[in-house]
Amino acid sequence: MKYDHDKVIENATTLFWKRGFHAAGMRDIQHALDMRPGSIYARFQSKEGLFKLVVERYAENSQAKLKAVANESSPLVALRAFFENALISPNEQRYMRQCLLVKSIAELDVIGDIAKKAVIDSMEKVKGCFIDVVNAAIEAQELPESTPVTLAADWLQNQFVGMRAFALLQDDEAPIQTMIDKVLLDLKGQWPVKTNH
Amino acid sequence: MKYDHDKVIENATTLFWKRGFHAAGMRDIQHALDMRPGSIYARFQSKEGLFKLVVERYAENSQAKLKAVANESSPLVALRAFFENALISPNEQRYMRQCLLVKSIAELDVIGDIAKKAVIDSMEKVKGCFIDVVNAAIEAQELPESTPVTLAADWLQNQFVGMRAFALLQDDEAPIQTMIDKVLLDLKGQWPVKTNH
DNA sequence: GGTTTACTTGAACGATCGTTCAAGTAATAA
DNA sequence: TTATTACTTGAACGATCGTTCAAGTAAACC
Repeated sequence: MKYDHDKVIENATTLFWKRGFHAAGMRDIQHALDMRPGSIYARFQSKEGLFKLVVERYAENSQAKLKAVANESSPLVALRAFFENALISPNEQRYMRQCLLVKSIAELDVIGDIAKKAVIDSMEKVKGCFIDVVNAAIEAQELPESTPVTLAADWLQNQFVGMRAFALLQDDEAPIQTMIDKVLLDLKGQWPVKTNH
Repeated sequence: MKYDHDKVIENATTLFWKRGFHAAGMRDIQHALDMRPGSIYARFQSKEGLFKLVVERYAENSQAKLKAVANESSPLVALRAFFENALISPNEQRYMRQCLLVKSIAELDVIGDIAKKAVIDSMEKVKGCFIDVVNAAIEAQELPESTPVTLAADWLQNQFVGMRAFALLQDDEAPIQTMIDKVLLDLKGQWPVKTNH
């Protein structure tokens, strides 16, 4: 049987997503990938090398989803669907509610420099996609021209981070929906003017 | 020399805050606490037992701070100061920008049941304090009577979580200040009405 | 002063960690 | 058919993990 790279990375993603970098042991990885240590090291150099690939693929996936949101005729409606999809998942996939990138940020100082760089770079790239979404929403006249684009993008990413931690602990769907409603209200709401604090 | 419990827990807190539960090894702990393994186990039963105490003390500290915020004559001004204090710290204490509770949520499935319970319970208690803050702000007429209290408290905690991840990656103070401004605007802004989604 | 009690010490335990590598396998090239 | 290449295997390595415990220390009590 041929080696299926996509499937292997996907399995690794699931494991790291559930357990985090440190708690996912090489033996767990060997089992999840159905590969022996030698093969894993021949292909990925190290546990950290594998993790780097996982993070990058995860971020690419998020970017693709956000680009799709930006290309919808109603970006804000699509954004809501994006949020719902990420925040509401059946119980057996609850681990997915936590953003793998955010989870990795919690481990940032203990995952090695290569992985750390991959995480930070990925966060930056995803933020770029949030900028596209905000711009698209302005273009579609769903947001006022005056919306401060980069600020709103940072802010949106924040909201996403906060809500994912929130959703992880919530049993019911309703509070999550309400929180999404609030985000969409605030997105259209007032923005602070820059001052010298 | 006498055993100083507060100091020991404080040192343990610093270590877990910097490294997380898993990456903080028993030898790191022994060094940080200046205690030998036997003493540590006699006093705390296990690494998890120590972590539980750390989480609980951390949460009590957060609660005390929020209670103080609620008791100020201007709760919202105090709330801003609370945010600034938590989100802006000198570079050598950058690890403190991340909330220890949120960091622990990322490890929730791999820290054991006792520690897990301590983290979730602590989150709940802190949320209770956010409710007090919102109520106090209403009482002080800084927020409208119509503010949905429990929703606003959940939301505030969310904002706190999101911003702490944000602040961790920010080099400058200004974007953090702007984000705090936005939170205080949104707090006074519109709230979603409950609907059936 | 002797006994009890509370606490501390650090060597050592078995388990598991990430990683290596000599040996084996299967497909391709010559 | 043989040689070369690409890839896989799994036993084993040294390091570190969380934890235990017999022995030691020091203060408290009778």
